[in-house]
Amino acid sequence: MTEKKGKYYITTPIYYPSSNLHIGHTYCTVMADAMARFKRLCGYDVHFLTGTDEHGQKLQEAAEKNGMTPQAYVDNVVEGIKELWKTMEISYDDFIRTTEPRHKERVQKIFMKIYEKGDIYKGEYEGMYCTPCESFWTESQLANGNCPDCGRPVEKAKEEAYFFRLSKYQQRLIDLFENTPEFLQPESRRNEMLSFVKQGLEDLCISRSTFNWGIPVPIDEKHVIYVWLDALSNYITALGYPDDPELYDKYWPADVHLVGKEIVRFHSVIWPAMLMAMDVPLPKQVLGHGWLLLEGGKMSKSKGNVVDPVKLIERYGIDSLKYFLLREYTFGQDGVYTNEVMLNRMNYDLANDLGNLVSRTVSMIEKYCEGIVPESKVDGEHDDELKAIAVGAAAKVEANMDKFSFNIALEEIWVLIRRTNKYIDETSPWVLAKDPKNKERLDTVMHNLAECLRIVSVLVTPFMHTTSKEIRKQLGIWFADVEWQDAFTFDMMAGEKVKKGNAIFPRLDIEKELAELEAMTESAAVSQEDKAESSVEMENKPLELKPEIEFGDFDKIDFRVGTILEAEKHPNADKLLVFKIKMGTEIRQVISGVAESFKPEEAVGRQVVVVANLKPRALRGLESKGMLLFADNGDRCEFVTTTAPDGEIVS
RNA sequence: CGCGGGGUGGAGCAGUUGGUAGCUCGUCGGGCUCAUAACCCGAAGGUCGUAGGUUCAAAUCCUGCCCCCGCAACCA
Repeated sequence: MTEKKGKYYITTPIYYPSSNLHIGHTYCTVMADAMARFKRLCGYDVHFLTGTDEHGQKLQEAAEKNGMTPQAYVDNVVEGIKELWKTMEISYDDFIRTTEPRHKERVQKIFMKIYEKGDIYKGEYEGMYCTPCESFWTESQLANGNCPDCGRPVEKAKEEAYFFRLSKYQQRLIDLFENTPEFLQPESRRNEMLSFVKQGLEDLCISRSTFNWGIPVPIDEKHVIYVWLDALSNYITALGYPDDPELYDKYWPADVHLVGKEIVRFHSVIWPAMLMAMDVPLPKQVLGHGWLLLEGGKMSKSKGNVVDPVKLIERYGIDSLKYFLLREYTFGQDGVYTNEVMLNRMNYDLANDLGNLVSRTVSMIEKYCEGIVPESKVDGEHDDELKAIAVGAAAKVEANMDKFSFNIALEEIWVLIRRTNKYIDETSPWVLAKDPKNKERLDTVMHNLAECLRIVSVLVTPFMHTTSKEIRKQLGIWFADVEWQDAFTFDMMAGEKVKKGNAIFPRLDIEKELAELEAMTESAAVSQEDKAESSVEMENKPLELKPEIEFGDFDKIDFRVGTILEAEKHPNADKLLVFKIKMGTEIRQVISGVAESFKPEEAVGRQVVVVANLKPRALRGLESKGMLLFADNGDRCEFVTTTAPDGEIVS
């Protein structure tokens, strides 16, 4: 065995099980897995943690809708997530659920520890409150000033809550980012967070009393601990902190927290501040990866464009999918996912280059050497270059893995694979085979090919261990453990019996696969639509509306027909259009937030409905007198229009 | 002057201690037949967004401008 090199603790975020995971979650977990496997292979004592964040209002509501207890509901979803990781052969060492007793007890202890230090205090949380939903929202979460969940109006309200003195740690965080650049990578994320912290930090509300699906605040049963303190703590509660030091002493501080760019702030600002408050050492590094985007933009369930990893695995296998994810995208940057990009990758790199190389090599050894890997006998002119690349690849892979450059690490392996394919052409074994006096040279060529594939089988292990096994099976070295250091040595094989197997990556008919994947997503989208439509028709379900009003309230509003004379963009805001509206005798200026729905010139000349007696208000420096009516589907707006002449009353 | 990212041959990307512009795919031509119609070679194709500056030398450093994309703000 390789000497132990020390410990390596890597984590993924704990995922929120409010719905099934998509390929974006898979991406993050696959990267962590590849890194964990790589470090293990290199001789590190690895601890790889993943898990689920199972508290909060959303889950409580989802459970209620399904007529289940929150615990039963999350148990069910988490089962599915574990199943997915099992299918993907994710090699985590521990899976933490925030509903486990070990986590809950320790989070309460952590709370008390910070409380006793004086960094948690009771205060008042002020926010916009939606009474029917019993939820607080921040200004920025509101949809058109209303509750983003039910669309009803919200009002300012206060509730008692506990706060963490985040502001106290501002300077220490600035120092952290400035003095320890490797703490947060990539660089762009670090700049972002540095300027965020420099803007000033507010204390963080860490408890809620409007729902109860959470860990109770130990000193106040009316409150539950809110997400940050609960979820972020998982990275140390899973290790036993604070009451069971065995794993904690061994593995903390974490070497890497791998997280998506959307939660970099929590991991690089709030989490370190919490640890500072606890006098616990900080993780060595937080890495923010990019997102996989679809051509239309972000993945989202409502768009029906979520890519289901399970479907892809069923069709193409785990190793193909992992390879594609790790090879195609640059860590830290967003990448665009399309079926075509994926299929091309799989065909060119896996089927054509690697799969075909295994196939032709094993075939030739069977055909020319009775299936026995020969010894090296007579060197030829291309041998030195080939061997240098083969033996040098591992160091290049290591260097790039250290930077989380999975794509370049894999590219380096493929340099060797392509060079080996080229070597076959250069040496033309089929020509050598025609003349018995070339036998020794032919043997040497076969030996070198087997050696290169043996090295490839080692290099590829962290990324595609099943493929590695299959290659080694065909090479006749299935019995030997994979050792990373074997990738640095040539001439290890002689006398092994090779055995041709099935194509390890069958070539895909891209056109056909594209069509079938397309059909799959379409049928998924259709069935979703069906569901939505049928439920509306069958039940004649009443709409969710704002509270009823009296006629008198309605009658206070003066609607008028107006003609748009002019329209232009607000000089000082992206989403606002400034209209000049003629209503009978009067021309006035009205501003609306619809710049993303149509161009100004498209609006000119239209008859619209105006709320004419609305109290004027300045928007970004320009006065708006009234309001235009629009139909709004959330994405884009359309005018509420009429053929009546301007100035007329609408009632 | 809100914060940040980006603009490199047809497509997608790599490329900052400044020194002849690189990869994969596509296109065109050639080779080979061991192999999964795969593999190998060659060619065409780039004012490295734009205008200046520093330098013997700039995709790479500095300044202005244009365009795209996130986030924030704004959506009576």
